Amino acid sequence: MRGMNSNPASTTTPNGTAPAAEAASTPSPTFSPLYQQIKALITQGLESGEWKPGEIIPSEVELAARYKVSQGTVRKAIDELAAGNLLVRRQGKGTFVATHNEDRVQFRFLRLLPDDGDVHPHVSRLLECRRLRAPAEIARQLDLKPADPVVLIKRLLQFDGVTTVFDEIWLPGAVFRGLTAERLAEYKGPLYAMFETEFGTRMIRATEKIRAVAADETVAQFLDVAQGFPLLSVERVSYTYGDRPVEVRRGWYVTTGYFYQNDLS
Amino acid sequence: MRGMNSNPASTTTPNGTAPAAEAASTPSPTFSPLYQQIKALITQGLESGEWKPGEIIPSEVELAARYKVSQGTVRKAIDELAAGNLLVRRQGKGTFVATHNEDRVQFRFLRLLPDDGDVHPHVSRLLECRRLRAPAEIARQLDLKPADPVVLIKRLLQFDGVTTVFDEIWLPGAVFRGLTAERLAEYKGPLYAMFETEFGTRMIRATEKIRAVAADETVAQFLDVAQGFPLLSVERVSYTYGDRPVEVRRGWYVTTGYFYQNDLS
DNA sequence: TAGTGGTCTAGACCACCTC
DNA sequence: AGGTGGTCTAGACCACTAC
Repeated sequence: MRGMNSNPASTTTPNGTAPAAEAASTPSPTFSPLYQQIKALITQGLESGEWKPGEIIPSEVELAARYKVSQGTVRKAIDELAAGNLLVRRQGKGTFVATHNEDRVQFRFLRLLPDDGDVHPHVSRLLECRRLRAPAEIARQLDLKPADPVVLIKRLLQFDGVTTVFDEIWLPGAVFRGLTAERLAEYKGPLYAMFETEFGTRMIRATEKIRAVAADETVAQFLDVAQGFPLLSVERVSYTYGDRPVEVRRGWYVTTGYFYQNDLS
Repeated sequence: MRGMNSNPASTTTPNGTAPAAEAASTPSPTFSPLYQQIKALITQGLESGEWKPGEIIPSEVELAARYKVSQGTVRKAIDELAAGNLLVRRQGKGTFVATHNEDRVQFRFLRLLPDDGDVHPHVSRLLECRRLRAPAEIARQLDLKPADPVVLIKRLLQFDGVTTVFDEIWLPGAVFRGLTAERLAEYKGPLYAMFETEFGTRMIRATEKIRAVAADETVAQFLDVAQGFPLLSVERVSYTYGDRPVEVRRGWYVTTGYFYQNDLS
């Protein structure tokens, strides 16, 4: 697995038996470091379900042997995947596939905090869950064809008994086959945990567009505020492996007593 | 520089002449990796002004020699500093101290983007710059004593000719000695670039609390919107080396045609 | 051609966890 | 005791930039 780019068979390495990735590597001027290729191979294993969320992956030495590279190289690959929150390292134990389940830091995707730093667990109340044909804008954002089937979920979040968030969640129907109000109601825990365990779709990253808007009539009712009340509008697109968009979420947040926390660095 | 923690003088290393950091290291059960200590030493150099923003720092081999460690160790230290946006690596050239000046990505701290992705440079209009005694809340956030001197700047930002942001910026008076309306008016470029070059204070990271609020009378006037209009309220605290807070900024954003962009990962 | 950061290796040892 | 990730080293070579 050495010298895959632009050099004539290196001199001292007892090389041989190239792994599967060899086919994908080009001896062209485009240069891709070995650890990047290993990173891609490991990502394949994650995406294909070879290693599922919460499970342990093979040890560094084991992977090094499998891919015929040094431990340092798979280490660098894992480092980057861990930095991207795809893997979690635990010294003395092993490396694990990240999960939205036991991850006690679920506030990675819900950044609404109370003015006093106390941690109040929130309660979800399902309003609606139905299937329909994707509106043009949603189809565009989910990379679907217009009128492709989608699932629309509407719900409220209550913090400490106070209704604080109204969410409209759009999902591609093809991926979330069999998602019904009943199954949503049954499930305990965060939505993303359910998506991951029940539908094999793991949210990796998301982008949000945040605005201040006036509450319209329907949202005002749900959130129990006056029409025209200032709300935080959060429009999120979430992505899974391969940067494929798999969720559009439009949220309206009441930010009295709560704020959206962001860190710049 | 080897075996600084919990091990009896290693066997093969031709060691000697410990660097300054040795004093700070404890042979106690608390373990601190070598590269973390190197990282601290380099950070000292940045903080003390030995290497100024935009300048190049010594090469990896040079630093390795200076600190009596291997290149790999200083490499890991620099890696983390680069990840934290304190340093910038340029292959073939060297490693440079990050700066708010030439950094074409100044949108690291101003995340307001137009609905159409076009890039419109913004114009700043200074409203006021005066010195006063810190209100209790500001003093607390800036880690000052109440009534310590502070500088208060008020300004507007115009995007494409449209007034979009009203900012109140609070700075510790002791650090920003000699900051006047005149000097602010003269200076071209971002505020943080000025703070860095004129006052030797570099903003490293910041935290923001974001809310939707109704425009009060004075803000409404400045932003040319109706009283009660929904505005994005952004309360930022910025930190410099050593996580010392050096700025409190309260911004009101008009988010019609613009949005606050955030990435979750 | 020389210098810089970037990659890759092989091996030693340490800290942490489990059995 | 044995496994895992974490640190550190020394050395080779590659890619990029300058002169």
